[in-house]
Amino acid sequence: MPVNDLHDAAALPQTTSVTSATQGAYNAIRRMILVGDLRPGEKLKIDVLKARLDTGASPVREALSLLTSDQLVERIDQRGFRAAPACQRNFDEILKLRCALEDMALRQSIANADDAWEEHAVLSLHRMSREDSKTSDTYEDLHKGFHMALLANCGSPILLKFCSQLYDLNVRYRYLAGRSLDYKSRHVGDEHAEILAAAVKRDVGLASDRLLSHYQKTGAFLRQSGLVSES
Amino acid sequence: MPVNDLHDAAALPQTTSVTSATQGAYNAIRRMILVGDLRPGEKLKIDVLKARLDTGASPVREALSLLTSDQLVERIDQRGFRAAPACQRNFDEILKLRCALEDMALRQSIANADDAWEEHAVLSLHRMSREDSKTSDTYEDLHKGFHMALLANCGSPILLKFCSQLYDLNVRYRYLAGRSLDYKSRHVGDEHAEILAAAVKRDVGLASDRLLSHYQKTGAFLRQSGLVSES
DNA sequence: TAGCAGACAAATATCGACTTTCTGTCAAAG
DNA sequence: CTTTGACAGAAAGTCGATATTTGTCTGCTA
Repeated sequence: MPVNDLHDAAALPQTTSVTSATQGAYNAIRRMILVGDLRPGEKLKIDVLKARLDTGASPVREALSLLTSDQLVERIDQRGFRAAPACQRNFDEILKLRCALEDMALRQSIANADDAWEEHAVLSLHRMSREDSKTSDTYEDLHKGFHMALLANCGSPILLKFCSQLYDLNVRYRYLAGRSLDYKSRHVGDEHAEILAAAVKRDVGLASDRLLSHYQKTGAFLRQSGLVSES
Repeated sequence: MPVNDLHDAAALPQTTSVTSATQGAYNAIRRMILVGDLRPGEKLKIDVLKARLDTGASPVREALSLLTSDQLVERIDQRGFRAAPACQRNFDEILKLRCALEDMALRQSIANADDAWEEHAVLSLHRMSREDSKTSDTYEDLHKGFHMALLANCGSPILLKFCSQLYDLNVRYRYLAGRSLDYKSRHVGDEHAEILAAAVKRDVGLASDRLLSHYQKTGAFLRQSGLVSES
C-alpha cells in the first residue's frame, strides 16, 4: 500500500493490518502529531519513539523522513527531527492556501463531473453522517474522505496531494484548539450537505462559495477560541 | 543545513561540503533524477545506489524517503523505490499547476514588495546572466534562484515550497526533452529581464502576464520537441 | 500444452552495534 | 560576575549482518 494514497482517501476505514514496520510507524506518528499527542515544536527523539512504538530505529527514522513530505515533521541535519511548529501566522497561511487550492480543485472537479464521481461523493457524505461519534478517529477519516471526494475529480493528482496535506495541517490546529470545541455549536452536517447539493447540481459558483464559507467559518471559530502559539 | 531550504534558494551556489551522508545522497540522487541520469519509472535498487554513491544502505533509503516529498521518487511498500514516472499528461498537469500557483505567489510577492526583496531579485538576475554556460549545473541553480527570488516575498512558505517542487518537476522534463534543445532558439534572457522589470515597476498584471507567457512558451516548446512518454 | 505448486534467487526491510556529532555543565581565566 | 573552553553524557547517524518478502523459474499434473 503506497504511502501517499489519495484516491482511496474516502474508502472504507482501512484495515489496521500493517505490512511494514515503517508503515506502522508512519501511521502512528502521523496520528500522534495530528492529535496533538506530540506537541508542536517538540523534539522527536528516536529512542523515545522507538520504545513507544516498539520498533527499531530504522523504521522510525524512515517514517519521520516520510512525514517531512507532509510538513508535519521538520528535519534538522545532524540534530534530529521535531514536530512542525505551530503559530497563528502558520494557521492563517494554511487556511488561505487551502481556500485557494480547494477552490481551484473543486471547480475543476465539477467541470469534469461524471456519475462515478458524484456517487462516490454522495456515499462519502452518507458514511460520514452515519458515524455519530464526532470525536472518534474514524469520523475524522470519513470527514477527510468526504472533502477529498469532492475534489477527487479535478484530474490533478498533485493538486489533490497538496489539498490533502493542507487538510491534515489544518486538522492539527483543530485538535490544538481543543477537540471538543469544534463542531459543537455549528451545524456542520448541514453545511456539508449543502456543499454536496450544489456540486451535484453542477453549480460551480455556489458550491465553491459554500465550501469556502465552510472553511472560513471553521477558521474564524478556531481563531476565536484561541490558538496555541508556542515555539 | 535543512533539507527544505526555500529562502536561500537564490543564495550563492552552495558549498558542496556536505555534513551528513544522507544529505549527500539526497543531493546526488535528486540531481541524477532531474538530469535524467535515472530514467522515469526506473527501479532504484538500494544496492546499486549504495555502490554508486559509496555509502551505506541507511543513508540511501533515507534520501529516497526524503525525495518522496519532492514527488521525484515513488515509494512502494515492500517493493522498494522507483523514479517518478513521466508522461505528457503529467507534464501538462505540472505546467498548469505551476502557472496557477506562481501567478498567485508572484502577485502576493509584488503586493508585499520592499527594497530588500527587489534588490535580491535584481541580483539573482544579474548572477544568472553573468553565467554564460547555459548548460552547466550552476546555471540551473541560478535560474531557479531567479524564479524563486521573484516569488520569495509572497509571505507563504508553504506556497513557496509547492512552487519549488513544481519547478524541479518541470526541470526534469526539460532534460528529458534534451537539454540542448532548451533555450536555444529563444531569447529567454530578455524574457527574464522583462518579467523583472514589470515586477520592479510593481505592475502586477504585466509581471504575471509575462511570467505565465514565459512558462507557456517553454511548455509549448517542450511539447513540440517531443516528450519521453515511458511509464 | 496450459496451469499451478513449490523452491530458489534477489532485493527489501529490519535489527543491533559502532562512530560521529551535538549539548549542557563545570571550572578557570579575564 | 561574566565569558570561554574543555569534558562528559546523550543523541543522531551510519554500517554490516540477518530475516522476510517478492519475483521467477522449473517441474509436475490435468
